[in-house]
Amino acid sequence: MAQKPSIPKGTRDFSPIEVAKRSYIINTIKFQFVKFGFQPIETPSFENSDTLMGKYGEEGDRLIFKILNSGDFLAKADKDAYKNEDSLKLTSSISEKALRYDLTVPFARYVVQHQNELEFPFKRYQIQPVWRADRPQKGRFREFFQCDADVVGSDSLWQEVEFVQLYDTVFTALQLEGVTIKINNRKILSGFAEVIGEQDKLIDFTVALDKLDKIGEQGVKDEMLQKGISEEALKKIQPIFGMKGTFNDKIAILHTILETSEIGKKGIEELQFIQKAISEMPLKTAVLDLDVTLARGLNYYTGAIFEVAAPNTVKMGSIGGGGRYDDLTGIFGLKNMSGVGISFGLDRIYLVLEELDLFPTTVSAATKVLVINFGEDEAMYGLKAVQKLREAGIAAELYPDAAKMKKQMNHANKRNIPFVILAGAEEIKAEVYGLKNMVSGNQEKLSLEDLIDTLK
RNA sequence: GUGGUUGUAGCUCAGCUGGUUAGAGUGCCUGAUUGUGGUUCAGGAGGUCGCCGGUUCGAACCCGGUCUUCCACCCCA
Repeated sequence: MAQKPSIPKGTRDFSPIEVAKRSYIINTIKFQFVKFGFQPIETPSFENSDTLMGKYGEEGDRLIFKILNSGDFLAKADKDAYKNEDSLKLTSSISEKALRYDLTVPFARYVVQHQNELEFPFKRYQIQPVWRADRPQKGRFREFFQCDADVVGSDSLWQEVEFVQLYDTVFTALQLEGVTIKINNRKILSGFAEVIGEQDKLIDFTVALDKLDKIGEQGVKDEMLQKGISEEALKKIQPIFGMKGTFNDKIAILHTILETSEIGKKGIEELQFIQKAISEMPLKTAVLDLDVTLARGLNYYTGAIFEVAAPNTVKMGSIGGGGRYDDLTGIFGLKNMSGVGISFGLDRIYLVLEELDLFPTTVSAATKVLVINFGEDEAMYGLKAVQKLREAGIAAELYPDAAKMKKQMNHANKRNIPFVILAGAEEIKAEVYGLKNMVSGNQEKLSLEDLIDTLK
């Protein structure tokens, strides 16, 4: 081989142990999704470009992987666009399909397409890979898994309450303690824009505000001024920058800022509803925190906005996010269908669990017992035991070659197989099996029945 | 998409201001030990120095391009 083969930037291979650990996370999440009443669906890895394009903002469009048309795609290409070096226009003429960018938009498409078959409110979960043509960084890949749970067809704030509980339940089950579930509400942000009279600059305003913990108060103000927001406006919302204390303390501050804004007051009400419910049913390990600077997914969120931060001992971007979108299916022609959902970032949760050493040791164990191969007769005798063990639900295997004992024992060690069976002429004659515990080194001779009982 | 950074044995990394045959640890193979592994000891295999080109008498080292890694921005799980 002249050149070592490789995989594309931002993608990864997964070894057996990595797959085992990922499965552990997925199974934990899936188990809780089911307990909360969500049903699984799957959608294609690629969609028609029209379904995805324009749904994630300009930045999002850039990050969508486009699939080149098959066949003689140049024949149908937009010649003018090519001549004018108009990449955007050319792309739409040579690419009709694109890889899934998230699970929410395909879900909206699914709901609209299957609306007559669905029973509402419809609660679905979906665990599948998504692709983004982003530049990779730590915890940021071009192919990664999202684990989404969404409800459509209900305006009820009890859904938001349940999603907070779902986050708490999953991270508790993963033994990842101390995550912060940050919550905000789009109506609060709209209220801010309203009281300063800059409704049309809502996006610029919130994008700048979102950077508070990163660039600081002055940095945020500089960026707002640069976007054309007045000094006077900044004075009105000054209390935002000093927001500290408990959830209720922050609510009190919001009341003073937003007293003239109807939509802002509606946002406060919604936050209080969720807070009250959670205070009556306390979370197990997570903390619910009001963060008015949180401004994600503004292209479609209309109510609650969620983001989950890993324990602050770990340097990692958000490990989950979500929110309420009153009209997501509207873009596909189905009006008045409110949805709310959350997402778990599998790949980032993996990195966090790895860093905090939180994977259970049982995750790595696969085969429980290896039969040492001493030759043809012994292998036959051993394989008979293997068959019985497997019937009893115990993962067992026979070393295929009559290799040196040292090599076979080493093989068991390297694969973390906790037991080996040693059965030679002597054991065959006595109709027993020598079972050796590879950790303690203890060894005993057992009948087939006792062997199965011991390994069960 | 913008700016920076990284790449040497399977893995983790040394390698002087460019100088002859590129090293260590670990892992791997063999033996001490032909039915008892993890320890120890001895021996051995393994590298077009990411790739392509340039400068030079001479390049792992300097220059350009490209791929990759990680980081900051943008954005985001």
